[in-house]
Amino acid sequence: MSDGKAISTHETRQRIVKAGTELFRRSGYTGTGMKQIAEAAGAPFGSIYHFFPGGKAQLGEEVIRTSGAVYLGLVTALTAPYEDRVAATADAFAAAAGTLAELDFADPCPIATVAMEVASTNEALRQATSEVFDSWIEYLAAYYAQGGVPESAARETAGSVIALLEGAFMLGRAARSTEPVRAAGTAAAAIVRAALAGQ
Amino acid sequence: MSDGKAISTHETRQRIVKAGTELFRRSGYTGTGMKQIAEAAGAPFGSIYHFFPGGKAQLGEEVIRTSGAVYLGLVTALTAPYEDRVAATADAFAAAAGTLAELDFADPCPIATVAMEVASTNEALRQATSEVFDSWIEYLAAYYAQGGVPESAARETAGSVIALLEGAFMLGRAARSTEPVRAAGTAAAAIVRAALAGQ
DNA sequence: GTCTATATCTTGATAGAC
DNA sequence: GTCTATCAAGATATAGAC
Repeated sequence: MSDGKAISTHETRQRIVKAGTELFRRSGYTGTGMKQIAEAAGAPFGSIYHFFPGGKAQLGEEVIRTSGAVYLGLVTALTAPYEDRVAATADAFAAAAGTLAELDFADPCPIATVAMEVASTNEALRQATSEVFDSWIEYLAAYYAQGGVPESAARETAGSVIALLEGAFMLGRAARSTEPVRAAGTAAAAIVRAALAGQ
Repeated sequence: MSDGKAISTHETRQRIVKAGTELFRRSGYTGTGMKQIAEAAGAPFGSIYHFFPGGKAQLGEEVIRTSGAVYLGLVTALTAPYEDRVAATADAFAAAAGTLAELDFADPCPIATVAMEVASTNEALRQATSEVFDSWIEYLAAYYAQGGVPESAARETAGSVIALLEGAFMLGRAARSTEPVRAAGTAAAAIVRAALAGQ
């Protein structure tokens, strides 16, 4: 994305990326096989290596960056309409709780499980997840700053809200309950409120 | 633990559990091989199946429950001395940031990566992680309640603080930075402060 | 109980026919 | 470009000598 390189829109290729995204968020990176991805995509096994000569690592990186951009769009669409940053944050968490249940407790965040797996084992993929997280934090920081949070505190506030959401997804998946995400919504509102008050 | 069943204190067995704990927190459950664990434990491969006839799943479950109990002890020791719950929370996050760096950004939480991997793929292990998270939340909830947080809000507050910590570990590992954890400390203090004020 | 060798399966990846 | 067959290496797990 960052270098503006054109990405093929070939339909088979797109199905492979989509299948990879869905499987990675449920079974993780090491827990998902290339054959499994090919089957889920309805594509012959060889096609994966035709479109991704770099193999699993290349596919993994593209899944991370693509779904990261999609997710940024979702967060933007969900929060942008609100003038009240506290209400926007609380409602976003409520929506996230709904998504968690709809996915039958697969991870609503498409890169979280992979991020944990690769953080200490694959430098290229670790960097990709880091850049995606950063893009979300930067958007939210600007959003909060525009809403009245002091510039110096905006990034810390945004990072904490993202962390709270990711952690709540983790607890909610483990417990197969939306309760941790709903509770986190209350806490997120408190974080934003405190930041707006300048502590 | 919960059923009081005696656990062997055989030294080889202990080394296997310890090696599994260290490898799982860096490479995850599916990303770690049994041979790798045996080698790291300095134990012959066959010993793993001698002590864990249930194979990888049995070892995984014991690692989760054992390290969960150890971690509960750490959290207790870290927070119990404080009268001021806000200060206790802030200092615990500061300590966690230090641990993250000391581990060279392996996960300070020994079960988080595994929890994400197994949530949708292994029901027995998912339940084990859920019970461990719950034990932490229950301790913290009682701790906050005793410090003046209304009973009705104590569990939500505790869950949110744990979620915030876990999410901050995730972002910190991805970025190879302690900054997300330090920022989360400020936010966690705000959450506890708001709960003490009854919102 | 310790340790080695091996069975069986699955993985990521490649070669080559069509 | 599509698809199949196959590779070498890894996995989990087992058998059995000592």
